Amino acid sequence: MTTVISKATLQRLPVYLNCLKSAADTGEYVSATTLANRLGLGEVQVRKDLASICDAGKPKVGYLKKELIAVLENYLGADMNDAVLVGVGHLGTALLAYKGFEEYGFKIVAGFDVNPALIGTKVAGKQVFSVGEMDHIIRRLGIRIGIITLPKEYAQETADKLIGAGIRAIWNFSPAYITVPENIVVKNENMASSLAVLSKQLKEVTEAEK
Amino acid sequence: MTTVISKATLQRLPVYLNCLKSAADTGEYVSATTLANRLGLGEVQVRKDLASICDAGKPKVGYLKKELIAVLENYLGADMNDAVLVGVGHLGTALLAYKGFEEYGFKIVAGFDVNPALIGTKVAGKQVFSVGEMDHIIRRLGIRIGIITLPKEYAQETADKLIGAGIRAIWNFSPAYITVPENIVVKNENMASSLAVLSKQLKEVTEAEK
DNA sequence: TCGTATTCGATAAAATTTTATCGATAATTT
DNA sequence: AAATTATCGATAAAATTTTATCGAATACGA
Repeated sequence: MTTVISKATLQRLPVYLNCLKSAADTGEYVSATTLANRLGLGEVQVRKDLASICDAGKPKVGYLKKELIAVLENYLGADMNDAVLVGVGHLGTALLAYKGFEEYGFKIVAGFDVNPALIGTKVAGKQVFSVGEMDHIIRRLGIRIGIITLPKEYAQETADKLIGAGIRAIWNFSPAYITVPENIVVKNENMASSLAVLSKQLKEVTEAEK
Repeated sequence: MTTVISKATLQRLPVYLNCLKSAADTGEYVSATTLANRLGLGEVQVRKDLASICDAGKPKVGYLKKELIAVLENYLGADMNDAVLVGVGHLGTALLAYKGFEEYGFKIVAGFDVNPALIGTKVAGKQVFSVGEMDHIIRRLGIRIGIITLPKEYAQETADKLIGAGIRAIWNFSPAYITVPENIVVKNENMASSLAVLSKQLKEVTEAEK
């Protein structure tokens, strides 16, 4: 089954995979109903999402868990990409150490920083290089994804350097809005947006109780 | 203007605020067109979003920047909330130190950890307490939001403790899916989902070039 | 073996979100 | 002063996403 996969669905696929992998249940099969309950989603939605990447559901029992995991891994891993990270501060270190990525076919291969105390060391098993080496290392390895975990003052200039070195997609954790050429993909990670939603939901729930 | 504000709009409001605050432009007014271009959004969308919380746009020039910022701050800050964070590792530290939150009326007031080396110290100016003190501190301060930045093994038990202490909303950065009573709000922050979207976009752009 | 319960997949309906269009208005230019 | 231009706000259309419904298929228990 190879339908067009919507953005909303795409965001949920890693969630399904994670849920399947981390669930301690022993059954050979797993149903959309089960997944839906576990994740707090609609069962039809789950079924529809899964239908977009596989077609192995069996009535009454659901999906063969092993196969479903394989299909999800294959789909998500198909976009296997290596990335570099700039800014080995706390957030940068947290990301370098984050184990979840590799499960989804994603790997941060190196970090860059200006701090001499960090350069040459390994953080979470990943080598940290000087920012001055960024260009040639990215070129040599053919990396296409760059992660920015720097204070916002440095975000734009770093983005420019990354793009100059051949980076095609930037995952920006700084609150700066960076300007890039048309053909470069940027995803801004805005903590405050997430929080606004949480806060709003809390308010709604609280008010509903009155 | 007090329309119903959609979830999608709500997520963009902090983005507008951030953009307004960080932009180095000097003008007294700012137009939806300008914001849209800067953020890569549709101008009608921006206008519609803004219309849901204010009604001060002037033709030809746009919105009074100062007023727009005030309105946004007021709206977002209206849900002012204090939070505690459990798990003062790298990610936890990064969040404790993140300055962006306070701009949106949000404040992490304390951290909790089990590491004796951390307990009693301050991280980014925030006191770190023992997890054993969690219950009474949360109760005493009447905190309603808890942030979990722990390995997934501890996520569920921590969530239970937080809820027991009176927490009503949980922002979960661990990849575990936690089960909570109906009236508790949970927001799972899934890095892999963000990444999947970025990766997919990159793929699309790359393919479009062929 | 047969009936029942559960789940799937597909289709259709509803809801939400984004995008387009257009008249009105205020600043700017001629 | 009049024409032009940029922008707003509102309404309507289009697109997307979610939710509901229903027949078909399969396992399980009587």
